[in-house]
Amino acid sequence: MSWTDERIATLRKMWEGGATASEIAAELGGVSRNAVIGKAHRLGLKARPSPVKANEKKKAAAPKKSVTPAPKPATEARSESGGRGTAPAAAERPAARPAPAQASPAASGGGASSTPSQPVPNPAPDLPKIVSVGPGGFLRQGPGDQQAPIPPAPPRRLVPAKPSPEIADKTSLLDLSDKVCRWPMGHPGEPDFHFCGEPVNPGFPYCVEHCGRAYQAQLPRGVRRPPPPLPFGGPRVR
DNA sequence: CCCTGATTCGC
DNA sequence: GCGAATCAGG
Repeated sequence: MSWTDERIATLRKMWEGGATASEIAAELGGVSRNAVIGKAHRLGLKARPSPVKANEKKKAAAPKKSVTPAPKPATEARSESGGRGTAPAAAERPAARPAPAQASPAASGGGASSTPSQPVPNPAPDLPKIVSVGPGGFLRQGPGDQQAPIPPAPPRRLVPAKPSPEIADKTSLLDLSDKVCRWPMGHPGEPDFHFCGEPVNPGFPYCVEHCGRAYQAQLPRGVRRPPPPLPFGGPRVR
């Protein structure tokens, strides 16, 4: 599986949104958690609460893999991608993951989506920002923080090329704005993946219909909810 | 044990 | 560039 533009875009989005590498790998499919991390680093985006790097002092002795590997007990069988059946359901995470407010260095030179400054002041700068990853691996936002994640509306006419004629009239990742519904249709990486694109329910990132899907009232325990959410596009076929 | 991200290094 | 192997903290 290669890193297409779409897959990289999904990786970027989810990574910056605070999704774990495992979740991203599960969403993308065909790649391991390590691959996601490695790619993220190669893309220049990193800096995220790392359990290992939490307490870093100044400089530690570099543990290098020398040419003379120490005799290690044969504790092999590290299964990565196929081993543990980590639930791919990133959608129904009960607790939202706090997104660390980080200054993106934007190391990529030709990066098209560089957002150096935030023109719109955050109405509630003191409140902890809650960002969770919704179905399809895009960011689920609280109704309050509607600051434009994609501030400049991309010049539509200068888009280099349509990925495929199938989605020519559909809402692609580049077409997203805070005016259109961001509900994903299909799965990222699939040829006809697109977004809903209907006008949003004002104050929400989705249209009225998908707001009904995204924000569901908490029902008492034991109450059976007739249709299991069934995120979008149906179960993944893989 | 499980999870996490970081790093190294052979390919 | 890619990602498995490995490391290391929670």
